[in-house]
Amino acid sequence: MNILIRKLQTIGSLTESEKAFLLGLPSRVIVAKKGTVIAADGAVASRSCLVLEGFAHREKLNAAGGRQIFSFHPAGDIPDLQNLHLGRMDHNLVATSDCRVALIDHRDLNAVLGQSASLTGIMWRDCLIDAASFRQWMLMLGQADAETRMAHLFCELFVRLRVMGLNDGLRFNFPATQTDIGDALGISAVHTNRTLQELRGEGLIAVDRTEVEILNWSGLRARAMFDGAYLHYTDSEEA
Amino acid sequence: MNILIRKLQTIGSLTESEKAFLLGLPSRVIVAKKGTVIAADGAVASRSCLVLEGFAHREKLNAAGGRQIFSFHPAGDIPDLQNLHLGRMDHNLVATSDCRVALIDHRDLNAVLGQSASLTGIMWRDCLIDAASFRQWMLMLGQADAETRMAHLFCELFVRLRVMGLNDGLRFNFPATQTDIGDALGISAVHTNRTLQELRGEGLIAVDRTEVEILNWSGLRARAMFDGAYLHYTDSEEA
DNA sequence: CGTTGCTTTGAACTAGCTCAAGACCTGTGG
DNA sequence: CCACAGGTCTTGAGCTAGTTCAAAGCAACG
Repeated sequence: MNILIRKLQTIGSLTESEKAFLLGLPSRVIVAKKGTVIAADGAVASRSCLVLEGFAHREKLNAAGGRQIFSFHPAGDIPDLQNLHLGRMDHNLVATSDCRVALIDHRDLNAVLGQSASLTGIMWRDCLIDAASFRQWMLMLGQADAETRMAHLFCELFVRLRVMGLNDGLRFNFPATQTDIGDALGISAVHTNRTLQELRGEGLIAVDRTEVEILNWSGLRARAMFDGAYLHYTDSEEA
Repeated sequence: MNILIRKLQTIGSLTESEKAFLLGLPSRVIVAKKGTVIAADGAVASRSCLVLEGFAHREKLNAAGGRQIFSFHPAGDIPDLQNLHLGRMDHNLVATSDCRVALIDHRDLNAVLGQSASLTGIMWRDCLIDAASFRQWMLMLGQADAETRMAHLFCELFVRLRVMGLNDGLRFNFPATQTDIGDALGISAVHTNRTLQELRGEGLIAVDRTEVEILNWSGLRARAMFDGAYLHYTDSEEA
């Protein structure tokens, strides 16, 4: 649960007793192979998943066969925390890479939240930041061209990984395929490939399989028109 | 506050004492002229707005001058409820038409929520449904063509208004301009006009200024591939 | 060392854009 | 009661970002 504590401390402050509550949260760790649906659209959910290792993503399929990826989730995220008050999935939670996940029962989580209104507020805040990211992404999907969107995705990933200490300088691991990236950006896999080449050609990023390296951070930010205020970190320097 | 009670009862159940708490919530009513920014991007917010009459919408502008509308809010909605735990706006809340709005201080709201964990859960749930709508909208923006998106927008509006009793049979008032609709759908105003004509031509809807009439509900649903499960109404028949 | 999944390239096509102009409302002041 | 102004809607026409289809290259893995 240390990774969860680290995550929550990026968006709020925890007292020692709140940390102790979280450390005492019962959970069961499972391993999900790449591509596994961890929580399926339509399923009733009585627990939520804390990502411990690897990446998960959330996606929804439409009747016409299209797939939209909403968000990518590294260690520390609880991508389906919303189930605590929705109870039924309205999209899929999928393992982007092989990953380790801790399952937390809502009964146990509610017991902990009942002990601290402040902790409840931080968890609620986490859900609200999730929604804020969706809004930012809607802005990109609706108003920005493919290259801007892609640059923005890499900016957001980098900032979120860095605040959690999951980066390696300007490098980080991102196990999504180009098809995945395209489905997040709302563009075809072919165009994803060409757009990636543009960013490479401008010397902004380098990608080698699942390793991403940012070659020109300020250039990438400018290309993406990235402003991380929507991530609502307590320490606004982070964005 | 009766309209708020009506709204919350569509997504959860309230006890008599919870209703009494809500009825006792202090608030100040203001009138906002069409186009007024009720809460501005970047502003620190210590209160939230309950729409009483008319429509509001949330939007964000990007550096390139693009505007994305995220959602439209009829009476009963608290479009900026997220400020309760975010504290700073990351987008604009704007009056779509002239409207009446009740301002609720977070101090007062927190005092009420402190009295009932169940009411807290329902408010939290409201924020989560907001996020679920964003996800559905991302799916549309990323994967559906203009006509499908527009049909979906009208389906969602109709269902949300109907559950609140704000419809008039298959007719309802929707005061957005075609430019507004275009900025919600992520298409140009010109294409909005042509797409609207397609829906009219297929006999699905009729629009006269701000009055919308659904001429063929099942046809419109089918055209939009609409499934309202993401709205998470307690009474799943509503969607 | 072949299979499988992922990436890259070419080329024809199309949904939606931009620009530009005209039509149509509705409120306002003379 | 008219005229004008400003916002909104509608239409035409050329253009472009991104699509689809199809095939080839490449890397990892059993």
